Amino acid sequence: MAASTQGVRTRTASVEVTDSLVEAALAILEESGLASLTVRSVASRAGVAPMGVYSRFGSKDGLLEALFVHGFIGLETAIEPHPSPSPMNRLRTGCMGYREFAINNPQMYHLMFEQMMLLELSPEAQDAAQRTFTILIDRVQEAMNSGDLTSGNSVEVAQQLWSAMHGAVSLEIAGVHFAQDRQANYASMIDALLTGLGRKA
Amino acid sequence: MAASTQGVRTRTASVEVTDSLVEAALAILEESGLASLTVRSVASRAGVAPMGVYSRFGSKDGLLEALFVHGFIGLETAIEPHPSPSPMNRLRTGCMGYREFAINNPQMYHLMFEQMMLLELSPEAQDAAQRTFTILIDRVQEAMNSGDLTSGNSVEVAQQLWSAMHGAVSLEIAGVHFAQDRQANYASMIDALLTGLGRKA
DNA sequence: CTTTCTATAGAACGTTGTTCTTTACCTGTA
DNA sequence: TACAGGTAAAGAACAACGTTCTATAGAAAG
Repeated sequence: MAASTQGVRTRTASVEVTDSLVEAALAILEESGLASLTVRSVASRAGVAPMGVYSRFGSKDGLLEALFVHGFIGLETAIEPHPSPSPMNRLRTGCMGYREFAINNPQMYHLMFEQMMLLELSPEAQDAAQRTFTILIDRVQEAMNSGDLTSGNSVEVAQQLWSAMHGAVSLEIAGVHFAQDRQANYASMIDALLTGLGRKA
Repeated sequence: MAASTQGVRTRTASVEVTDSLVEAALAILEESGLASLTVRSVASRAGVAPMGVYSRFGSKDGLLEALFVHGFIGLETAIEPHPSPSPMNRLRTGCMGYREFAINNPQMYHLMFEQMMLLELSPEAQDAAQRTFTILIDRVQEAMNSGDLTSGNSVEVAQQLWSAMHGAVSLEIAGVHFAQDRQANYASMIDALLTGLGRKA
């Protein structure tokens, strides 16, 4: 019946508007920073009234949460790039990918962890973040299983790695960096930490 | 004569108002968080008009910068607590003090590094932050000089330590922690990093 | 074609950072 | 002691923000 066809059309159009709002927000975030990301600016860029943000996301925080999820999907992709025969190499490559994502998307990275601090996130958003951390835990566990890394509590080791990565890129994004070659110094930190954690390979 | 007395009184009172504004801001930050720290709320708590913030600090950012400096003075104190015969032990104790400060002053810690990211700070404020980092560099250099730590670039090593500390406490403050004993896991991370960096003692 | 409902555009409200205007007080001088 | 001059503060006012309300246009169903 017509209802279903047009119902789908309406729903599709609605989804398109939702997507265009997210895209507009991403563009503004990238180009002008979080301070310029206002409900009015996003709605205007997407070609709708400010009310559109509220009908689809509930609030500005809802829109930010959508960006948060978008960001963590990107981070998830960044930390598991190339399959590798060596679990330790795969872990190390993932750590380097983490930095690359943050340096290439500094505003997004900042927003992701800012939201984590300030908002209480929906279960869906928490899942997105959790999934990323789980990948890191899995990489650590694989390295332990293969003997590349001394066996131990993979969650705690992953937390330590994440802490070091997050701190390094946060300071670098904030402009607080004193090493000449920042990527090399990041790699040195990761290597030192992995060595101290019992790297064998 | 009355003029000089009152002249002094006026100037003293002015400093007192400045201090009371900072104190009011610190109290609001601690009790209600950064979102509640508005020009009006601070001025009201200090018993002056909002204009007082602008005549003394130029802008809200100026007030935040005063808090920033206040915070770094506290952090500076926290990372150099006890003299110790062993340079490595002193370095390690300083790292633990860093976490304690952050955990005890989470809102302040967040504000300090948030400002670093968003504002361009005055030379005075940059000095306050630089001084703190310099202490860490000195501790690393001492450990290298004494042979407790393999000699190398103390600035780069200090940057790596700072990255790890900052990331760990940032995630912990944000509520992203999966280890059972968070302080112990923090210590494990520091120890692993120091070992990987070439600890000998 | 008519009716009903949904969702949108645009005005409006409260709060924010900031600025402006007026007023009151302190300072220095006959 | 009385008066002119300058400084700083109080409170209103402004622009922009997040959010809400209201009226209307356009699609869906009979």
